Amino acid sequence: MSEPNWTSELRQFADLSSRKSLATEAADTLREFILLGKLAPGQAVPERDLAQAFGVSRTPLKEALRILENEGLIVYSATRRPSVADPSLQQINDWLRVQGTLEALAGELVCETATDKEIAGIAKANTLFSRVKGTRDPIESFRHDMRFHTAIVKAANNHALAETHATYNARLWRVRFMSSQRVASRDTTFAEHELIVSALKDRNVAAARKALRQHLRTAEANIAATMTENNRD
Amino acid sequence: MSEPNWTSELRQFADLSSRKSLATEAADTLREFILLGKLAPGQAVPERDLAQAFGVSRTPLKEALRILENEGLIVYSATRRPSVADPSLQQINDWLRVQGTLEALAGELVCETATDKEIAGIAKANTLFSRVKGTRDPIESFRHDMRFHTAIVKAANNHALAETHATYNARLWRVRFMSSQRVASRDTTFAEHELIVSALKDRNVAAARKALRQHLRTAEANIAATMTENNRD
DNA sequence: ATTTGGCATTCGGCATACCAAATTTTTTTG
DNA sequence: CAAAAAAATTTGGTATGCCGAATGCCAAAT
Repeated sequence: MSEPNWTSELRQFADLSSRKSLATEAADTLREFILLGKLAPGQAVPERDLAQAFGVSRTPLKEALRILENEGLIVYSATRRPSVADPSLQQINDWLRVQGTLEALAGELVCETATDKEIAGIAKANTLFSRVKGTRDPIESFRHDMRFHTAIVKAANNHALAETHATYNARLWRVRFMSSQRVASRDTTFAEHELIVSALKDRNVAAARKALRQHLRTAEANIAATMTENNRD
Repeated sequence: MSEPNWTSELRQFADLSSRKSLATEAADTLREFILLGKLAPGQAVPERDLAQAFGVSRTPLKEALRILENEGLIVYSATRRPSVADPSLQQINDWLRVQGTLEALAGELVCETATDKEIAGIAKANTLFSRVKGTRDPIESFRHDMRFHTAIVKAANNHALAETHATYNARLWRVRFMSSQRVASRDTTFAEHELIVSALKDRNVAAARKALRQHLRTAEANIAATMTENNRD
């Protein structure tokens, strides 16, 4: 029953060195490849080929494909053949609508229950974003953008919400990243983030909803423009 | 490119008679068992035992467990041992909050884009519910209740939304079913459904949101009462 | 009586082999 | 030469065995 003081510290240390399974490792690597476009949308990804490429057997690799399937990055044909997802604009808008709603809920929960410290953390995430925006590695800049959104969801203190939001993030990562590289969008993004932050600081639910919704609309417009520029469907 | 008229019909037929994989069949059966409480929350479910019980090998059974894991019906311990989920009241409230938000979005989308026919279908689902409510098999009555909610989400015409909503439905099915058996709740449920229907018919987004939110609050209260009655955490 | 350490057993992760279905390639046929 | 048929090949689903890790049990120690 009694638990010595040092156990929690030890547990933390042990957590850091936790080994991942071959399946999750393969899933992580594959995800990276898909998001960075090293595997093209629509491309077939036979289990055997991938397994050989990773140097593992089909069993863990199949599991990796399953993981990426619920993230929406891998889709299965009617005859169960896996390929890299190639979502239509319609599909992406569906995803955006859901993600926007989830973030609106997060904003609401933050206003209701988050600590001032957590809200300060959100504000800081946007500061960090503004610092790297534009100048550096575009991927790093975009990662900071995403961190801002993730910080809001984390502060909402609803684990299921965070998980579901994460899967929508994964689906939308690639298209959002591509659209984030449109030069026009960077400063708008930062400004909209600031509006969100100030609404959260005021714990003004209505303002937060409105700001998050506006941010979603901007994202929709940017993505639609990016996709039509690249003459996709 | 040309596709004879009869192919779609044939495809439909093929779909109906399509054999499911052993994994999804096992998942379906297991889900039923869990939802009906034939497998108690918290109970360990070793792969080998289940595989033998189903008469299949561990490979498809492991897959079935994975399916139920993303539905939240199976959870894995830190050492990857699977057991039937036993969510806390806190956890359930988190889920309800997300599901409520998803349904609010569905209501909004229905107001914006659904056809009158689809809305009529929603209204009919509630009529069917009222017809069996109370008198018959409690499971059948509850199924009609769920169908009403599913009908709204379907009419929203956003596939991702429907999918995500379905997984939250699965997680919440058992606890919602148990709380639906509280006699007091049946008529309230029907009345609240009617409010939702009339808001949708008027395509009044604000009213729909309000009605769906109220319905969620009622559910929260009923579930909390049910769980404390059964002296759970 | 309680705790500790070793040991047998259980359990999940992974590799491999086989099969049936699906796909591609080749051959046949009109 | 084009369309259809058949053979060959690719591919995912499933069963099985092995291995290391986790668990439970019991005897020895405190």
